[in-house]
Amino acid sequence: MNKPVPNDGTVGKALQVLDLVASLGRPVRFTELLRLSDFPKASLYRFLQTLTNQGMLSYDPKNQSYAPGLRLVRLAHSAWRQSSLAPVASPYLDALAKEVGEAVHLAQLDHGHVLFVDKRKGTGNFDTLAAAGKVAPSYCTGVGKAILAFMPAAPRNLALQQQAFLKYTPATHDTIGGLENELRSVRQEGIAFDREEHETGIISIAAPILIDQKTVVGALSIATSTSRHKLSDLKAYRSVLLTTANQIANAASTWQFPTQN
Amino acid sequence: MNKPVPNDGTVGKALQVLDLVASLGRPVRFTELLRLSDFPKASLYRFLQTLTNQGMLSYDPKNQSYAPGLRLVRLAHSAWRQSSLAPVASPYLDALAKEVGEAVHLAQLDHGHVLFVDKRKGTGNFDTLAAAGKVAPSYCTGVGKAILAFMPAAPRNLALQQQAFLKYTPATHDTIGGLENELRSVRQEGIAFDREEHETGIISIAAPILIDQKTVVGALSIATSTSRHKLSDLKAYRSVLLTTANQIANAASTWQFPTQN
DNA sequence: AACTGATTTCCATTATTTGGAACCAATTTA
DNA sequence: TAAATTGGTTCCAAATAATGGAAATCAGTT
Repeated sequence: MNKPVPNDGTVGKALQVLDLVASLGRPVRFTELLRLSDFPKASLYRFLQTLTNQGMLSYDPKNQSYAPGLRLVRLAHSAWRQSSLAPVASPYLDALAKEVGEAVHLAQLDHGHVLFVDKRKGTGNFDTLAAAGKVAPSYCTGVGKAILAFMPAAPRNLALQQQAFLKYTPATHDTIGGLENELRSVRQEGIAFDREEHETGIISIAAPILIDQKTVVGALSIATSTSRHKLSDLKAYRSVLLTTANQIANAASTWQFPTQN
Repeated sequence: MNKPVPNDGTVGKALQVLDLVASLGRPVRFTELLRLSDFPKASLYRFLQTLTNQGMLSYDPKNQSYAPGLRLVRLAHSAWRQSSLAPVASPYLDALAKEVGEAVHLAQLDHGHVLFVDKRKGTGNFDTLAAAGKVAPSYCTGVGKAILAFMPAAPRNLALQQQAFLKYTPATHDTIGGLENELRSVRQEGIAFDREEHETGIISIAAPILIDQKTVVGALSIATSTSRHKLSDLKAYRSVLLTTANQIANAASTWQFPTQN
C-alpha cells in the first residue's frame, strides 16, 4: 500500500536518515529530524543511536545535536582512491592547471548529479576534500552537460528525469527540451560550455572523459570568472582540454587493479 | 552466547561489510569477502546487494568486484565540513605551511586511530602518504601522541587498549608502558615528536589543539624527512607550531554553528 | 558435452525491527 | 510553587524483515 520509495530494508532506512542529516549541512536536533523525516519517533531515535555509535554520525551532548561523523571521512578516502578518477587523473590535472593557470575541475556523475572528485585552484595548490565531494546539478554545469551528452540514451533519460531545472540565472536551461538541444550540439563539438548557467559570473569549458572513444566516465573543465575572461577566450583551451581528457581516459582504461588472481 | 562484538543490528552488520570492502583498498570479489567475513553466503550476498544499490558500494560487473561507492565521497564532504577541524583551520595551515616550507598535517582521533583531515604539501614534493581521510596508528605518530597525551585518563586508557603496538621500525613503542612514559613527558613539554617510529626516514613535531587549554580536539604537525632535516632542526618550529595550534583552537571554540534560532 | 568453481535465488524458520504509548527531565507558563 | 509544555528516552507485544541451508544458475575449462 505504501512503498513510495522501494527502500532496501533497515539499512536503506538508516542510510536515508544519514543522508538527511548530511544534507542539512549543520548540526541538527532530534525534533527537527523528526519533523523532516516521516519515521515514527521511536524508530528515528533508534536509527540515530545506531548510526551514532557506529561513528557514521557524531552527537554533541551539549546542544543535543547530530552531525555526520568522521567515520565517513575515513570510508570516503577509500572510495575516492578506488572508485573515482582522481588518483589516476591527478598528474594530468597538475599539468593542465599549471599550463592554463585557471581552476580545473574533475567530476563524475552520481545519481544524476555532478560530483566533483578533484580540483586545482587557479593560482596554486589544491584542497583535497574541500572540493572533492561537492555536488552540483548536471543540467547547468559544463562538466554535467559534457557527461550527459555522451551517455547512452537510456541512462541519460533517466538522469534527465532527475534534474530539478531550477532557474539559477537567466541563462539556465529550465526545460528538458532546451537542454536536449544543447546536448546534441555538445555531442557534435565534443565540448560543453557553462555560460553563467549555474552562477552569475562563472563560466567554463568542459570535455568528457571517454574510454575507447565511447564510454563516458567523467568530465574535465577549466573554469574562470567573467571578470578575468570572456567565453571566447575559453575556446582557446579547447585543444589542450581535449588532449588532457584523452590522456586521463587512457590512463584510466590502462590502470586495472590487480584482481588478486 | 556469541556476541563477540556488540553489533547494532542489521545496520551494524552492513557497515561491517562496508568497512571490510573499504579496508582492502582494491576491488574485491564475492568469494574473497566470503572468506574474510564470517557471514553466511546468502547474508553477505544480500548485504552487498543492499549497499550497492544504495551507492555505498559500487559493483563492476565486468570483473564482478565490489569497491567503496561514490556516495561515500558525497557524504564525507558534509562530515568533513561539519565535524572536522579542517574548515576552520584551513587559513592557519596555509600560513604555517608557507612559513616553514614543510609538510603540515592536521589530524583528529577517531576510534583510537589518527585520522588526517587536512594537509599541506612541503616545498619538496615528498608526498607523505597522508591525505585527507587517511588513517594511521596513534601510538607511533607525532599527532597521535600529542592527542593521547592530553586526553582525559578514561578515554585515553580506552584508546590505548585499541593500539596494536606493531613494531613498524626499531624506534616504535611496542609496549603500553613505554608509550605511557613518553606521553607523560609530552604532557610536560606540550609537544610530541615522531622519531621515525612509523616510517623510517620520516620525522615530525606535533602539538595538540587544546580548546580552553584543556580539551584536546586534534593535533597539528610539521613533518619532514631525515634527508632534509634532523630532529633537532624540528625543535626550532616549536614556537610557531604552538602558536598556530592555539590560533586554531581559538577559531574552533569561537565558531559555533547557528543552532537554528 | 561434462566438469568445476563461483555467484545468485528460494523459502520456511527465526530473530529483529517496529511504533504506539508510557515515562522522564528540563524548561516555561500560570 | 505548581502545573503544563516541550523534547528526549524507554517498553513491549505484534508485525516484519533478516537468516542461512540448500538448490539452481552461470561462466569458464578441459
